[in-house]
Amino acid sequence: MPSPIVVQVVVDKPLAQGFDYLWDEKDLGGVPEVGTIVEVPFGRSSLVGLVIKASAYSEYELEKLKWVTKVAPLQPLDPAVLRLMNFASQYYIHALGETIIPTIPQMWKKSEDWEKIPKKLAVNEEKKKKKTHLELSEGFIDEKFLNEGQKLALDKLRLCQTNEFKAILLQGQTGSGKTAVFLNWLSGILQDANAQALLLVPEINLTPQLERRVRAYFPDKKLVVLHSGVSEKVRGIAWYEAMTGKAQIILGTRLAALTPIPNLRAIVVDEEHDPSYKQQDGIRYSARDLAIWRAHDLKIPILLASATPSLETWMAAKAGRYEYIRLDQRAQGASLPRVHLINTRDPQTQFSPGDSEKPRSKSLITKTLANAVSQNLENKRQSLILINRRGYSPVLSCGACSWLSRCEQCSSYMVLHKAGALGRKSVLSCHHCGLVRAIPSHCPDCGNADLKTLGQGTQKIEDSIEEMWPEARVLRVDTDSSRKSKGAEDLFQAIHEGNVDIVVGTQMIAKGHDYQNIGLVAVLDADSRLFSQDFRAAERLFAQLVQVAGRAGRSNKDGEAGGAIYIETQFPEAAVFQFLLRHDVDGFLTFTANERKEAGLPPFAYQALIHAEAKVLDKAIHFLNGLKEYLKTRGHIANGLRVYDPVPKAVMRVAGSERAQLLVESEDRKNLQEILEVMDQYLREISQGRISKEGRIRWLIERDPIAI
DNA sequence: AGCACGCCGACT
DNA sequence: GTCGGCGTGCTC
Repeated sequence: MPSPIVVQVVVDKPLAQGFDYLWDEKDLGGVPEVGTIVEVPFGRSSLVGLVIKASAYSEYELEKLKWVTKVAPLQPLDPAVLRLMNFASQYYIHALGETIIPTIPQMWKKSEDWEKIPKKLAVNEEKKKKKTHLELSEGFIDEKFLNEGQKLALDKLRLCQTNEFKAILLQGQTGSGKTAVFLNWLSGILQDANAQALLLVPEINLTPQLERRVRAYFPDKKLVVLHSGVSEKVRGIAWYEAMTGKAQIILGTRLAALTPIPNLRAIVVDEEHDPSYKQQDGIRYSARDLAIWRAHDLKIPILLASATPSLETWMAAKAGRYEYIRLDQRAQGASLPRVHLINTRDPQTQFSPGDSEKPRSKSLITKTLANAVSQNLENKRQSLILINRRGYSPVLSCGACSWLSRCEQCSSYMVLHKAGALGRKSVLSCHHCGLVRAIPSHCPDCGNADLKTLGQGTQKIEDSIEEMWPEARVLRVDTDSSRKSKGAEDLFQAIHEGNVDIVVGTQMIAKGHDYQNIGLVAVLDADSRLFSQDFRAAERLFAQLVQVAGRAGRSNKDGEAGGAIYIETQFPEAAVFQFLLRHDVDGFLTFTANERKEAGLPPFAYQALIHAEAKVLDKAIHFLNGLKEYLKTRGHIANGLRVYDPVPKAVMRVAGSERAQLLVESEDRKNLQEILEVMDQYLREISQGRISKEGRIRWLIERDPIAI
């Protein structure tokens, strides 16, 4: 009897272990290889999994082993990406199968269709040949047309070795031409025909502009785009082309960070500070951090670009751990926008009862801002007005009693949406659970017919603007309006073509778009993001304000002065605003670093959150207290490790379940890793999957949370 | 996670 | 008498 071939397979289940199967060489056509996608019987069904080990032995009883039933028509995932997956699984305390399998596109997980794949790929090849190359060379800037600063930055970049790990921070103001610098850098690295490069961006679905621009730089390279907006079929092929080395440039959002790229030679993370690099469900990884690990593992350079670097990255650059390249000259010579802080507590900024332009209803738009917008209209330039609240009004209230439009399922309020946004009728909608309710005609508590709106969202501001500037062409851009008009692209197009005078919208309008004729940007609700329980609120607000400010006066055609940004606030003396006033990014980061150091917060400490979700809050808290107690009695709380008390989450109740969290903190990364492993092991013991046996608490460990 | 097995209450 | 509640255990 010859010795059997045994393979260990991981599947997409919250099970820490792998499962052993027998491998029939004749039936499956060859010997097994680590990284192969296979179909295996599992329980009474069958699953697609990944081979992580091949040997002649099994810890399990041999006679109980089942056979691998099918092999995907695909080469194995390369060892480097498996190392990355392994690291991610350990670091983020997530089962290996649950880490790997979700990164494989659906096309390769439908084992019943595996036979058809070779034909599909052939058809795709044919189609490509027929397609003629008619690509626009939009935004291409040849090296010789770079400005002095850009040339200098590029020279410095090229001094970096390409065969060893190097993290490089490229810090430069919006409009300083960072993109042109790193694309020229990449084109050098990609001169090797086999080389592949990974370019990560925060939200590409909002920026097809960038895709066109990258294409323009690499007309004869194969580019694939990977993000959640790409259809399953296209994504399956793009992923295949990346993992087989056929594609040289992989452009994508955070999910692209986990794509197998066997000949990866360089990584760029654009807008490296952007919070959307952090995955917020399933395995809660940071694509930026994984990209850095990947570059380190592969001994290749990684470039992190931002106008407002994250504190982590900036400090690493300051300390010399990262190469630090600055780019402070605005590319087309456009000047920095003027920053105006409007103190809303100052009566002079407000409309007085006698003012003729005063809007009928109370509006967040102050007199000072209104005058600036009028002036900007006269100058025939566009205005962007930002308010980070969708809908008409964030809450409906009763004028006679204390009734408020609370959500039945969540501990939050239902937002009033006027007709047209979410449907043909006006409704109340919960932004946390999606519940939609008709607007009551009378107060449900006291029967009073006089229901009032409290606060203002994009819709209401849109109304005020239409009232205040009846001749102006007004456009609202938020997830509601872009859903209605099949994607935001049409809306952005309208802005680009100059068919709009005033744009009202959420943060969405500020992301990555190069508008040409914005003379004024206004931020109406800055304070709401200034005082948040989250210690990173100010850092995020600062980055957003710098970003939106960058939208103003990007180009200065006819030698016109750049634009202006107006921020309405009750606290103009706050540090965030003061540093913004002086365009002092480094000052702000220095200030923030000192604050964090004194408080012992990241990046001076490492954190993890244990989330718990139950029917009632008490159970979730009790569960977390139990966990803390376990750690204490086992003597695990030592060496500068801090385990806080469990607390209810900011939005405690969502869709009928109540949530709490436990914060764990340590100055030592290894220390934190150890305790998380202890916790994971303990929690697994008392749970089935991710739900505790006693009390049915759903739990999750999150490493490096970005919001507490 | 899913899913079957298994042991106790209100229904045709 | 049975349908079905969800507690418990298993998946190679």
